[in-house]
Amino acid sequence: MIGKKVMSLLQNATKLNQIIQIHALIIKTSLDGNNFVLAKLLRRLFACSSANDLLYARSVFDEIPSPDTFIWNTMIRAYLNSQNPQESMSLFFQMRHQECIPIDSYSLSLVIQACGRLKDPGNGQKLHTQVLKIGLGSDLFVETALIEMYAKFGDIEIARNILDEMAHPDLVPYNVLLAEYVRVGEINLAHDLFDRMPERDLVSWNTMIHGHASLGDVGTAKKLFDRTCERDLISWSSMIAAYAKARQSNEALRLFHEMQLANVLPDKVTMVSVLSACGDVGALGMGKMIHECIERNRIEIDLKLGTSLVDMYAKCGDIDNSLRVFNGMNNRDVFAWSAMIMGLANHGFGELALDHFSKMISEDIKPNDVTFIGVLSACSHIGLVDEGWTYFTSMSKVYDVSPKIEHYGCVVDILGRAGRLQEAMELIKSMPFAPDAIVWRALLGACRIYKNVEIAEEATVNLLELEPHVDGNYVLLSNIYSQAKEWDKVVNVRRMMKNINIQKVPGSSSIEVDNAVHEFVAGDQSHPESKKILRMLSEITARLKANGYAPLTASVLQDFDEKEKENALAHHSEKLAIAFGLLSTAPGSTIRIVKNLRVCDDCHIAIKLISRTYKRRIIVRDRNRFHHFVNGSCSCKDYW
DNA sequence: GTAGGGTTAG
Repeated sequence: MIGKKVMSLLQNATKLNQIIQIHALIIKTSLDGNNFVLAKLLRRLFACSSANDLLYARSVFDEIPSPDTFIWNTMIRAYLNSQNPQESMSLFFQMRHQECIPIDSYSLSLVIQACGRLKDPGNGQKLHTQVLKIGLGSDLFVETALIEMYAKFGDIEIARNILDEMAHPDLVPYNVLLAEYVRVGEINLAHDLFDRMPERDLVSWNTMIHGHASLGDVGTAKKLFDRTCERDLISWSSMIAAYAKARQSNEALRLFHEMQLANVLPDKVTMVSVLSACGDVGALGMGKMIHECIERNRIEIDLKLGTSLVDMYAKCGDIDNSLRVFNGMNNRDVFAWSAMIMGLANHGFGELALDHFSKMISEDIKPNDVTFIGVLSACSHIGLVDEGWTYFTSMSKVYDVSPKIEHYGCVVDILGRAGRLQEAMELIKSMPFAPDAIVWRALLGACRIYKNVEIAEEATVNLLELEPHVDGNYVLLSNIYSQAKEWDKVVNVRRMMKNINIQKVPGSSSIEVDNAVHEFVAGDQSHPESKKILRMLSEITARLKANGYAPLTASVLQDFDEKEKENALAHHSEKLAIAFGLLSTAPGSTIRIVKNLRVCDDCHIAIKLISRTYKRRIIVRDRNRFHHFVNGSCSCKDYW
């Protein structure tokens, strides 16, 4: 009677604390010898709880006086599902030591899976032999587990043979092998198998979508996605993740919208990809909406979701919320720390970024190469040369992380920004990597700050050899010449660009107002409120001029007269976006702009003045970093 | 028992 009541209570329990109460009731009513009830309790526990609560389940398990095979298997599977195959295996061996508990084929299939995930061929082969000896060689679950195990060992041929020789395979072993082909990047073998499967279910289709996406082939992934007659949460999530990973972020967001129209509810895995797309395009409003949705639905913020929130807020210019989410996370791994350090560095909060690095080390989290990119960027953005060197040399000496070209790039940037151009050049020549365009451009950028034409020319020769068709490289060089008033050389650069037919990447700036993103390119008149915006812009220019602003016409590359140059500067995309922002947001509120290229010198000067004249905090994300313009000055201290 | 998610130089 009581047993029945407890079973029904368990059936309806959805929260961990409910289950804990029911557990107390079980003990009180002496039902704790009833393995049937206890197995139900454990299963509900796993269904309702997160991996962190596995400890509680384990304590329940440890208290069970005489657990049967079913209960052992339930516990072994729980560890397997929570990415702890080591504990699964060790429980299996404990179970085997107790002779009164029979091991069934399911126990074996679980431990075989654990061997695969642990890459333990020693035990794996022993188990395979044992399975054959006791005549379980043609058990469906065992064979499926063997396929997964051998594939994980890298013996995918053996896995394939097992599948081929199975008498009555269902879809699962096919899907397992399919996923393994995808995991090792064998998309052609996956396709062969997919084509000759007796039938395909959603798992098969979703695996193929992910398979193409993971190789960067979003086109084929989308074709498969469009061909599926039925789509579930995982199909949508896979496709959204594919776009997010390929940095086709607007497409990812569009598909997310479509998913909602199709009435498919997103889960935390979907949210991670959507947040990463938001971060990429700087869609703060959308990102915030997702965050609210997570809180409203009490979705657990795990490491990956937490990291993507931290990253999204930082990339959308809202470093306060980024820090808030980071501080609220209950544990943080190297990804979470690196995202936070990187975010702080990009916002120019170098000291805080380095504090976070120290804290990470004191919490025994081992930094990786990405962490050091954040640390070195932090040093470079605030001009810490000696500290930068110390971190750089500590990478391999103290933390066993070997520097990559990215790290040398950061150090070149650190030296260059500090004006130590000759040392930067020497480092480029002595580093154990062939210098890439990014390294040379970093040096060239430093030459622009320090007006060093000589080193600029040497950097340019190398840069143009690697990237002859990137307009930004010529723009940088031309700016250096015009600063040095070497006008004939400016003309020469212009001629070079004309001769080899440079493709110009148009500068564009976007601003989000009321959850809608408005994008502007230079001279843009396509916005519905274009007339108002242009009127606002001339008012802004007039007010700035009254405050001493003189347009930097020398940095205009086109062959215009003075008036035309001034006009071109005045209609740069960031100025249009800011004019629109001033018109359409509340007085005193922060204006956030996302630009695809770097801000030009003239715009940087103008935005500083706008922040003072119009009493607005203006946060601009450019290609490299954030600029916080407040009351006439910029957080980058004109050091960018 | 099988499928989807996070940090990366300028």
